[in-house]
Amino acid sequence: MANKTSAQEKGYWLLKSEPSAFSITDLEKAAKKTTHWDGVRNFQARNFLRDSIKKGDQIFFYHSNSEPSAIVGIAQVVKEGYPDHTAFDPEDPHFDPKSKKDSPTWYMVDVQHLETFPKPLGLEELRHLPGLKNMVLLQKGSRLSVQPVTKAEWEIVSKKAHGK
DNA sequence: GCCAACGTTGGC
DNA sequence: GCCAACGTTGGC
Repeated sequence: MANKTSAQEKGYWLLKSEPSAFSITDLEKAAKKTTHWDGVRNFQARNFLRDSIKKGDQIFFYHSNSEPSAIVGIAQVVKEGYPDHTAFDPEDPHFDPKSKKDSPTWYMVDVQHLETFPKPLGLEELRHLPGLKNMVLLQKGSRLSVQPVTKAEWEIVSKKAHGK
């Protein structure tokens, strides 16, 4: 996807995780505050991970199935798309026998924690912010776990997170 | 290639 | 825990 026209132009994304599986606190406590974002098993999300997400891009960390479900902080991409090895491991819950090492189906990126918001921005609050009507996260039935965020959306959300 | 059945996601 | 929305699978 050509949403970037130059190497300088930073991309913005939103990644979902259930905090009971992996929370932003887990990311903060991880070695180098970094993790590989494994387990994505959806083709549209895979395409973003493999083709579009670049080193230095910024990430909203979103807690789904949470109380409340909310954007809880910011991370950055430190390694671009590479094969998700958990798909090769029969012991792994995300094992996929159709993904081969010489032509992997599934990809992941590495992300590093930058900031946890003092106060999470819940879904309800986001819905009431002007300018976010078209945000992928807020569309009805939207389940995509890796989503593009526009620069305008990024700025509205991060300003709100910092009390502006 | 259609579409019913099934499995998953995720808000509520 | 419920269930609507969505994605995938497989019979035909």
